[in-house]
Amino acid sequence: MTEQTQDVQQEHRKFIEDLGGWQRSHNCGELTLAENGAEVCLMGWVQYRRDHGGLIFVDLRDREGLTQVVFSPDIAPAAHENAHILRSEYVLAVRGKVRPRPEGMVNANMVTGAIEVVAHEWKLLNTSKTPPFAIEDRCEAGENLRLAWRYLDLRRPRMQANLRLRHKVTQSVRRYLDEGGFVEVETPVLTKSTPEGARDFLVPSRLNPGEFYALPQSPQLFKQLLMVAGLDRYFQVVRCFRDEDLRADRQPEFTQIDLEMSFADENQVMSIAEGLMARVFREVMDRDLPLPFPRMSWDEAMRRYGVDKPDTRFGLELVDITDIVRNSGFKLFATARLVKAMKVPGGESLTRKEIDAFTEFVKIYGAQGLAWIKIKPAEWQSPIAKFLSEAERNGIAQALDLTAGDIVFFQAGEPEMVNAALGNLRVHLAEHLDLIPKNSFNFLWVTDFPLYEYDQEEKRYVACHHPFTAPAPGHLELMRSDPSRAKARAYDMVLNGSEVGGGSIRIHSGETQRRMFEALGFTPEQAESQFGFLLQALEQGAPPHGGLAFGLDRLVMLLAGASSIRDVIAFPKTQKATCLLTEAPAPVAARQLRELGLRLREQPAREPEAGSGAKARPGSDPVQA
RNA sequence: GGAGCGGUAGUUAAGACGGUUAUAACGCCGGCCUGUCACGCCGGAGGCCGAGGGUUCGAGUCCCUUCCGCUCCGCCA
Repeated sequence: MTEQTQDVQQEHRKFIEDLGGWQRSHNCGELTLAENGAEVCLMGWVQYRRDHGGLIFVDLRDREGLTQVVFSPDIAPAAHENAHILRSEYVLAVRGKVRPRPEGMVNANMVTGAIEVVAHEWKLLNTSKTPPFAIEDRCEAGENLRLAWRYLDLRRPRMQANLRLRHKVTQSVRRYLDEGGFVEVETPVLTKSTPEGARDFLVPSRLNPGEFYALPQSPQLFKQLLMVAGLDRYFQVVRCFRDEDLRADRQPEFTQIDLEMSFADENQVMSIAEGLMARVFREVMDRDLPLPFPRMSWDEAMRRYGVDKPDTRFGLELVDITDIVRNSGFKLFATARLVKAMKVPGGESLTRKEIDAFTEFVKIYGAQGLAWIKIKPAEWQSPIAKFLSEAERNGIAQALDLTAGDIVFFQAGEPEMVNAALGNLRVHLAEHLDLIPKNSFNFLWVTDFPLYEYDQEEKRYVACHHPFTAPAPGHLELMRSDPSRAKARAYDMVLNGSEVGGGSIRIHSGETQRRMFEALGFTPEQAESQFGFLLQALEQGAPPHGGLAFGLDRLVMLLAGASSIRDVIAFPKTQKATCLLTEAPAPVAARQLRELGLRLREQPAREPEAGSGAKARPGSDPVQA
């Protein structure tokens, strides 16, 4: 802040008082004409100050809303005189009387707009430095500033609404699962690192030098052990950790609604999960969800949408035309393992510039280019139409039900690339053309996932879901003979094109679990050393069981209409997994490392700072001179 | 590991072809104002143009390096 600002605020601090027994009578969002004439006491922050010299208006804010407080020299001269010092975000307590606003002065945009509180006396509970950004929803401060001053960011009504929405969701979840006989059990945060899956966060052990705990990627094995223990139905709202790169919908620590049930098949698990969503939507969103949710096999999802989490709020489905162009003179099509087309009705009006942008878009997914055909009344306008025979053109027209005004996009090549490119282009186009209905929540189950996918880097099969997922009935032999064809008893819940939950029926036979590890390339000894406790447990009367986990952050993000899960997490991390508020991670003292039996191979980039002094945050003083 | 966008006053942005004193709005400080509500009017302060190096008579602008934020690919059983 400027010298002047600092002096002013410093001067004002002399007027700070204690609560002195004052108690709030109401919050700042509830007073209406019903309280007309009442003596009230409000406490909160100064949102806006409108000082007319004669009259002073202050909008007082707490988490419930805004109330206009009037300081008038005619009614309380002392209170009015002192109120000139008020500034943004000063904290006050106000005692006064509720009165209707004068004729024509009602503010219809405010819940409390019919009344105002005339201050009789007030206390300054605290001053505030000028905030680095305005505490209001329309404020568009950069994300780095918002994260560095997160507690101020969280003062904004929208962020408070997000956190309270999240609270309502978890409360609703707890009620529903409790009523369903699910027992909330806490599982360890310091646990064992396991191969497979994401990179672990590791925690060194002081008592066992050279050894490490891992933070759980999920409580998967513990919840299975709870089933073996006979808990029957378990749930947990639980923090999980994965040391992978971040995205708008991925944080290194995130929260799952984790549940598991014994003596249940996939239909029962899915039914419980649907009921849970219906309950949340009823209680939190005031909406009724039609049950059951539609189901779609993984094969069908990939075929029609190119992705395993299709957004079915709009059309633009993909059509496989590989067979139609198998013998085409157009070598790109004829030699490709997969050729798919996507029709955009009315897309003929897309400009060359737009198509070029889409071409750049699909290159992200490894596409070389993007073939297209505009269907004109008399002809096909396209760089590739001349390569297609009459029969091929007829075949394509029929397969896609083409009419004049359409545009068709093509992708040919390896199936993974073709599906990824067109599947993602499909969503991109829908956003570009505004085809996605607003305020619609489209749930869908994707089922019958492959049990394995081939990992090119490791040259082996890895579990598509996780290594504890049961194979589909009759697919036990395929685990050895042809892993690529084995299907899993796994299911994902998809909401508006986002995976919000996923689960499976688990392997509850030690023998099958051993066979799974074998298929993943583990020697029996490796399986024993890594997962011996699980194998043992499965041989001690493990009941059939299965479950599922919801990504709470992602779910709340969708309910809140937020574009990043950071907006529904109180203290999120940046894309580099740092916390701009606390400046974690940070170097530690040499002594701490010694105690843990650790030595750094390289000098730390920065030394640990002594004490807990001021942070070197950009603009430690909000209004820096 | 890779691709793209961004970093200029407290904030959000303009300035980009290299050329006077780097703009604007909001915010901040001071003054005036008794019905405002994102109050209004008048005046003022506020900048190492993310950092470092280079080219040049001259760099916010061109080149190189680097740091930070965001989006995405890979990765995320």
